[in-house]
Amino acid sequence: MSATPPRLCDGPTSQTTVPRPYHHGDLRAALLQAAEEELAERGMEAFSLRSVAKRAGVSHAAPAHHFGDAQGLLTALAADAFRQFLAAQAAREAAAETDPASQLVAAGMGYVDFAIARPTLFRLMWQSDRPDFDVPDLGLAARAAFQHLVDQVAAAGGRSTADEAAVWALAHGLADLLASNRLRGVGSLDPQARDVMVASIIRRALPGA
Amino acid sequence: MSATPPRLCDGPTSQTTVPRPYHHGDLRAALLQAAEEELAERGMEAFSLRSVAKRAGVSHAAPAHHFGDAQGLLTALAADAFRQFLAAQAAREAAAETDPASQLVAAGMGYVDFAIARPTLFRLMWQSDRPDFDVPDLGLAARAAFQHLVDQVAAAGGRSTADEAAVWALAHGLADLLASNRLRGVGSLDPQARDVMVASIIRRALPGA
DNA sequence: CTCCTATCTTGACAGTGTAAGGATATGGGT
DNA sequence: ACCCATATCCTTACACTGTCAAGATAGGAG
Repeated sequence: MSATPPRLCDGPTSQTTVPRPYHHGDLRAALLQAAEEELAERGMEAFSLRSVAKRAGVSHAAPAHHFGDAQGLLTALAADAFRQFLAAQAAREAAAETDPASQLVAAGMGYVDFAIARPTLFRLMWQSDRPDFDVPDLGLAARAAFQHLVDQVAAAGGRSTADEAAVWALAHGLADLLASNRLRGVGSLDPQARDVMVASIIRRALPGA
Repeated sequence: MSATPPRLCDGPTSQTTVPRPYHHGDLRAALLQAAEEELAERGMEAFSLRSVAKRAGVSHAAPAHHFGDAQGLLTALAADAFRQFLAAQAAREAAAETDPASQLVAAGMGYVDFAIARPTLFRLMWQSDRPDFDVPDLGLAARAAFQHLVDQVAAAGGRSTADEAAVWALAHGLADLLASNRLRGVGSLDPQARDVMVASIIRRALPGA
């Protein structure tokens, strides 16, 4: 899935330009992918609906039918991101010991994993006011994502608001600074060494430590 | 040679429109303040150079002479913000005990203070790609600001990269979540109770704890 | 076959950032 | 007193953006 998929060439390529089929087939998914690529390459500031449409090989107004406006596209992209974010935490938990403390540390590591692997989406989720969190699809996904960490804290024996805040803030701060590449001392480690250090840092916030 | 604009207050307030003097006097500072107000009221997404100029009562191209372009204005605003940010930490330190651990906790609380008091500037500093950190004025101010926390960690006995990362990540995560109003359990406390809780949370990351 | 609907295109409009050049004040030199 | 050099601010213009309105196109239901 590299370049624009020239699909459905019913008509023989008689035109000088590659004949673009009128109906894309799965434009919605293609636009979401193009949007993430645009964000990664050109940044949130330079993000433009028209660039996304051009990248998907489609007219500048085509996204409107699927997402309404630019905010709608970014809202849908952020909702998908929160679901992947939760999946990253679940992946760490599945590979960890089953005791509550280990599960909590694993969730935090998944939180950080996602921020390092998909910094563009992480910034869209937490550091942009363009997605509309009042849209149920995004609001529910977001609440589910960080409620998960709160639940893990409670399971690990956390009782106070301070316990929740400490774990969340530490995981979030690590993730944020790493996604922005501002923690060179940690971010430049190889993955294994980084895992060890991240785990040891997250453990500092554990309730009753 | 077009429709001559109503200008030039030779007579004192004789015109119906408020006579705008051709030379503002301190347009640069006025633009910085207007920019912060615009950001606070309408958000980073809706930020526009023209709106800032209109708020300062000046033509849409007047900012160019002082800041070059929109990025230049936001860069200058961010640089000022980092200096105020550092001042907030210094204020807390001056009011704290002089032992290294107390000074470190005080710095972290100043970090959080600023995020709560000026969330708009905090987000500009850490969550926007519009300021240009390659401009020396901003780059130096930013490095000085977070280097300060690292120095405090070392003074308090921190030896490892993990110590630095833990303290910075915890303070930054707290500040970020509070600036975005996502830690209701902490953010809704009265200032004194919040201070106590923030201090207790930051202490968890202290080296050797 | 006809018609309906979803999808995509084209064309238009207001608003934006920025560059180029003109207008205006301030102050220093004569 | 006059004149001009400079900094400051304005006007105009252009390319680009998001969004709306209306038309074109495909695929399927009847």
